[in-house]
Amino acid sequence: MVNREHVLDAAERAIRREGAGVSIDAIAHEAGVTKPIVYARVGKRTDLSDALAQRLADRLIEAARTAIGKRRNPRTQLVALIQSNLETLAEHRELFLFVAGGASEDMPQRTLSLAERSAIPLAKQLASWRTTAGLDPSVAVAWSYSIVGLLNLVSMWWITESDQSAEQLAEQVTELLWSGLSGAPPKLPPR
Amino acid sequence: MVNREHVLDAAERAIRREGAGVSIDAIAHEAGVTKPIVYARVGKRTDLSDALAQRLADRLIEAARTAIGKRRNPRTQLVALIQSNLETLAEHRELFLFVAGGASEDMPQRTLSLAERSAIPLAKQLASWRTTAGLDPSVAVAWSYSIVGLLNLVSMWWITESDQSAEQLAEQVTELLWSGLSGAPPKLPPR
DNA sequence: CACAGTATTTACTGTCAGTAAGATATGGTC
DNA sequence: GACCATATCTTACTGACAGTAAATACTGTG
Repeated sequence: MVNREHVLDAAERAIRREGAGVSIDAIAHEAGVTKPIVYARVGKRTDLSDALAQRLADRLIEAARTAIGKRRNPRTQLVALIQSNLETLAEHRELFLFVAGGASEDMPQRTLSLAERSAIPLAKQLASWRTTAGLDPSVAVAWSYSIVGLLNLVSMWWITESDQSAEQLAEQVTELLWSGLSGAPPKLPPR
Repeated sequence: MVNREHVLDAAERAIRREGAGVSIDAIAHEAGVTKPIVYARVGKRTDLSDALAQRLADRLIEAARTAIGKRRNPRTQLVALIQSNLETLAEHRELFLFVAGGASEDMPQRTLSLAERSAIPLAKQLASWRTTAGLDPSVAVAWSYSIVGLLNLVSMWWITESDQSAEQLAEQVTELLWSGLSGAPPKLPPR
């Protein structure tokens, strides 16, 4: 039986093999069916992208949960979160590019699709932590999109252009997210 | 005379009118020429995207310079930088989507194209500030991509889904970038 | 005016997303 | 087992578009 999950699995394999520009025909072939079956199961290309974005977001969250799991120091937990994000996206490089890259039409839904599937759960956590800490939780959504956007671009850059280790990069990014810029400039001169 | 700049101007108008999915034919028509002229002047779609990414990055940098210009307090300067980024990208919404969205092939070059044209100049500044402050400048590149990624996604989200004011959002994001997360969680529980 | 060289357009190719219409299988009914 | 109804799959098509090659108009020069 060729159900929706089967097609999505095949799509992931096809993307891994042929890259983000893979055709629907290639995905159908990988699934052992023909194109209209793919359309019947998952809809058009943007729907496929959404479904795979959800899968990727789930993996990111699961990886983060596992990585954080044992740690107790909050800053160390942040390092682990960032590093797991880097490594998970590197592992699913082509899938990441597929869901992030989408077509020029139906932007910005493509870019936001993956982002909000990570950002919305993160926002819930952040809001809850801040409430517990007696802090204003209203920044949670903005901060979540901030963190997700940061992680997405840093990961993209690291995957393709940087050669430093995930550990070192995670430590650097943690330093920014944990302590902020306030320590850095004596005075920000005009650029 | 129909030179390269003329074609790029026309491309911007066509993108503003028809959105990020605009065809090369439409751009050629807007420029008052035919398609092969566009190809002769600017190359293929990815080259066009690169050229327009450079223009957009230049505008972002210029707007930031102007916004920062008068301020003297570093934190206030950061608020101004973020707000000018939000407003500039909102003003050039479709152009932003065009250069950010690219095709699924030649990813991740498309996403990185706009980003690095903003991040590389920013990294130079950051490195110089930190050196002046007696701090380690080696984080500059990673921090620049971090900040640019953060701004890109927050802007995308704000443009399409958020209804709060640019001022308020800029203040929230500044709080994160300036002071970091360290104040927030009493202890990060496992997610 | 003829001609060489260049700029420009027309017209084509190949690819691909998405779909409609036709073919084939499935299963129930007498 | 013959027949029909319904669901499922495939073939074959349409339309749009990126990119290019071949044909055409235009320019100055002897």
